[in-house]
Amino acid sequence: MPQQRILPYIILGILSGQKQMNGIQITNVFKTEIGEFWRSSHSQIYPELKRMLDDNWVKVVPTEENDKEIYYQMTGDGQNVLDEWLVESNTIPLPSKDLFALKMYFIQDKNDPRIIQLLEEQRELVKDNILHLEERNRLLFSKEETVNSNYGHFLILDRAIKRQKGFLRWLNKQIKQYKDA
Amino acid sequence: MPQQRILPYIILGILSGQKQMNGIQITNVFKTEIGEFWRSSHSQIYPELKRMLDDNWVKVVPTEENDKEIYYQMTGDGQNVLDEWLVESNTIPLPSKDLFALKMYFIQDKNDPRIIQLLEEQRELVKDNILHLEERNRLLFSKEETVNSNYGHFLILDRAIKRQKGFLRWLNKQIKQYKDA
DNA sequence: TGAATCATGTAACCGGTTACATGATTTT
DNA sequence: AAAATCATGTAACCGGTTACATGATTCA
Repeated sequence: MPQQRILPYIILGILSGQKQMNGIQITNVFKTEIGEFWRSSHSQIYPELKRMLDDNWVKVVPTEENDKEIYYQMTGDGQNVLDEWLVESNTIPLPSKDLFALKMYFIQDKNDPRIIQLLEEQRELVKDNILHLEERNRLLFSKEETVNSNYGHFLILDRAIKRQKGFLRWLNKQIKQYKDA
Repeated sequence: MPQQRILPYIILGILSGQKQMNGIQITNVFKTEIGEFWRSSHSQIYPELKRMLDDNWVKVVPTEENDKEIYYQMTGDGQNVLDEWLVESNTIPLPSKDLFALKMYFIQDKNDPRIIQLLEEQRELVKDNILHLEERNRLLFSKEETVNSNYGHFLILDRAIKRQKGFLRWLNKQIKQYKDA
């Protein structure tokens, strides 16, 4: 069997809450908000919206003859599909394309200088990423009410920050150990 | 430009250290050792080996007319390509297909019971994964000398375990907070 | 008015998975 | 001898990216 398609569920998630959006707006959500967790581009989204329209997961909402722009809204069917998906069981995700781990794997010798090189490069990347994530957190969740009305988003951003901070601590420890030897 | 192909480098990494292996053996490395970090199947690996042969990254080593089985070995060119790749700069990896994060993102309301459901399900998955990783660690790195001669592998396995333990602590904290409220 | 951006769409291509196929060797 | 596994390979398909294309609107 082919592997589970995720994109339509994400689009439903984006549309949830009575929102009506056109293709570009949905695309932009991937560029900003949701881009931290998933990627997609307009050339994938437009055909997907057509398919969802056929399946009656979304409907086109008429606008005052603006033409050209097509606004979509989730249907009742779509809401049901989304609700079912949200409570489906998950599995541990497949490994992500992590070149740091992969390269490290191939360096056998403990004294190979490329180990410390990889560790230090990764440290810079992770530091930058932490700054980025904390900036997002400040931007989005400074106010308590935003936290409470976007709690899932808040939680996973919090998790992402803690994860990278844990990674940074680990990197620092390994680097220190290396320097001391 | 098309995105960077990684598979040939991984195959070089697997062949590094004078090893000579056939397609099945390389495929099996993906099923066991390296499967924690990358996936590939034989239908991808055989054509890739052909291409690498054309590029002179690997060569066929003659066996005593066993026929059928084709053993490959890395060439000097291949070693150079691998060495260059290992010191190339990385970037933060694209988001992995993490359904936990994704679903969580779409649950807005702090009091939605699906939040605690997601957290608790994920806790079970992470617990199982930690057991699996620790078993791997015991199996592979009980002896000090194995650690020193596969240090990169040891490091990333260690990191994977610490990462999941951090995740588990975070999940427990969120769940507790939820139950207390 | 020309340039930039908006909004939608299609085409080409690529990496990767699943399924199909086929002789050779090993096991029962 | 039949069944299972080994070893290699091809075909079909699919999700996703990049590039191409095109009218409409907005901006300089």
